[in-house]
Amino acid sequence: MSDKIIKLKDIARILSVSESTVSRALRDHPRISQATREKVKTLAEQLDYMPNQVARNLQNRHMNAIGVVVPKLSYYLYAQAISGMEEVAEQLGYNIIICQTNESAEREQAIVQDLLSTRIAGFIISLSSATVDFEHFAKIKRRKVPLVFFNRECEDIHTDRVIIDNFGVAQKAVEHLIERGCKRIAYFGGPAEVQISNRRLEGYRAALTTHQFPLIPAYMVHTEFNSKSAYQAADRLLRLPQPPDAILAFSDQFAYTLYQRARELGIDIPNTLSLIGFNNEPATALLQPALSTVDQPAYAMGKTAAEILFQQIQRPNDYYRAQTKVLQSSLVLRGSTRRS
Amino acid sequence: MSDKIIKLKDIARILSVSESTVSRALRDHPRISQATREKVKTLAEQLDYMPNQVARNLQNRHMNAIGVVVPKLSYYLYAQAISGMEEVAEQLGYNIIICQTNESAEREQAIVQDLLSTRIAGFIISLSSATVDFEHFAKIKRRKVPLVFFNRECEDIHTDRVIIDNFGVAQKAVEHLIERGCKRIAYFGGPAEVQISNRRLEGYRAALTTHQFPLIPAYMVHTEFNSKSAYQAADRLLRLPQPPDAILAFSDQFAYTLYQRARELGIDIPNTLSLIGFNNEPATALLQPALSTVDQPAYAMGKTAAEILFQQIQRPNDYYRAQTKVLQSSLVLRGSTRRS
DNA sequence: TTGTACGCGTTATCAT
DNA sequence: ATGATAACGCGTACAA
Repeated sequence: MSDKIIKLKDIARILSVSESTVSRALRDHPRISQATREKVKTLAEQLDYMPNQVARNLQNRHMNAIGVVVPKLSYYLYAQAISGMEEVAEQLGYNIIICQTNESAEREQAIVQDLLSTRIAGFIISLSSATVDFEHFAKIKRRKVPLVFFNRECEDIHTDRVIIDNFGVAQKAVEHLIERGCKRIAYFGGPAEVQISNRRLEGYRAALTTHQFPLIPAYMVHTEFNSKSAYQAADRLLRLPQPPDAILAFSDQFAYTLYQRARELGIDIPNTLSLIGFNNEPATALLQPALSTVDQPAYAMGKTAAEILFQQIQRPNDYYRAQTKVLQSSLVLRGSTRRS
Repeated sequence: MSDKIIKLKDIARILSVSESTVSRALRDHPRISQATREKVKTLAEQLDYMPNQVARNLQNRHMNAIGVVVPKLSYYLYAQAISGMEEVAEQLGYNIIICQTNESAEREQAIVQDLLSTRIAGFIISLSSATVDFEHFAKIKRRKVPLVFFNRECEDIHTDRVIIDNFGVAQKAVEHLIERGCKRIAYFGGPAEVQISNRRLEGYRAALTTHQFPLIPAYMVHTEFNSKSAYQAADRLLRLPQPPDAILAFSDQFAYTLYQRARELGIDIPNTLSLIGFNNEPATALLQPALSTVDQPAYAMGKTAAEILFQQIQRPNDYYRAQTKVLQSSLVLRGSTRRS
């Protein structure tokens, strides 16, 4: 085994054929004789030839990779969703370049800029919570680079998106709490700029309004995505003069914080406080009582987003109408919501 | 804003200078006049020029990206470690291509092959549990592509690695259990091929031997990385005629399964069964009783691996001795280990 | 079926 | 300080 990198030229020289012939033989081009094809392939195998994808990509005009931009990999939903994308990308021979924004708008812009420069084949993006300016997304569209939003999207940009029915499932969750006899229901949400959090808030409000419950500002909490901020907000909410008897949390992580503070304050779950989270993380089933939560189709969301993206990639000049796919999520009821 | 992609040539034509001049100006080459440099940069800015990284990479001979190959993104440790790598890669202007093997050896080989073809600048790899043949790693080294193993490594390959002291910390954990008076201590490990699991097993054995405890085969469990297999193994272990009174689990996830089965069997934690996990996942603190666990420096491991990799990348012809960095992990004691 | 010549966008080398 | 030319490795018209 030599350590020199073999290229098309080497194979061509050895077999005394042209580079084009070798190129065609390796890629099963129709106009090539069976004989030379095998001859070339055999030698390529022997020499452990590997096509230089960079060179190929240069004249393809784009990389055989897609860029995935998410807030944080350690959020359970994104790790799952990325697995779904990989399933699709792998079959088509594409790599996935994953970038975390860490909820920073500046970082998001820099990443988009960089991936555009890398001539990525397409983007799958879930917005950072801090993103308020959308010029970098507009630039992607201007360059006609395929773009699909998922989970956290951006209404101002005309492109495909894959989301869940945040409004509907939050509404359903709150209605469930109402049926179980809860009277003072709170929503423990994310930062005020995060659209999916606000959609859930709207679902919450709709449910309350429908059942003629009052909308109490102190029961509509916004908090940052870090445990310190969440802990303080939980403390404030649970020590209200009139504390809630049920809480719909934006995420399981927030629900964990609420569990913790409730325990410290001696509040009994579910008898004096019912709790519902979001994401159905593995540990939710192990808490005592087990946490009721919303199961999100994270894997399917990633897979669908990738499928739609590759539709865009494979027919670039097709005039298409941007589609919005809404996937179903479902309520998983466990011990943290009271029985009746 | 036009939608045409601007290239060096366009800028050169407009300013009536050569492409080389533009290229130099944009990259702050020393031999360029201040005046033209600014002229070029200003126009580039106006036209929203973005250098084509693919073309650059073609003559760099490699991509400005590193390949990260891990078993599963949803394992907490890997999501954390990747954040550490990103911190380093970002500063150097490198992207990260992340690939999951899903614990499949075939997948791992295919990924390595593909990333080599993509002319990746270097690899950071954590082995799949099924990997027994190392030819694909040897090929990386033969091609002189930088390679760093982390967490799960491969002794047969001479290269850098970043690991934790699995032997030592497992030994320490078992000794702690012995001090607390546990008499029948078991190890609940991963698949028999996984090196880090076996290292922990050795640490376990060393601790028992030192304290003249018997080594009982039924107390040394191997199980696959899926909840079904883990559940069955947990059931078998806990329903032994002489069940253990303490278990060191390979991971928090395994510990969760042991919690669950113990509860179902009415086994009290920690009074009749002490439990220690590995990873210090966020939910461990919330279980009742809270799970004692080994905190691993996952972020630091990723960061260190990336730093070492870039050392290799930046001086490719340096003759260097492969180094092994061992990071410290620590025991976090909580309610799941009995008090005395 | 095969070969020739050129292009992909940029950088390096060697002139000037 | 700037320009001309040849790489980088491969694919693709077009020609033969």
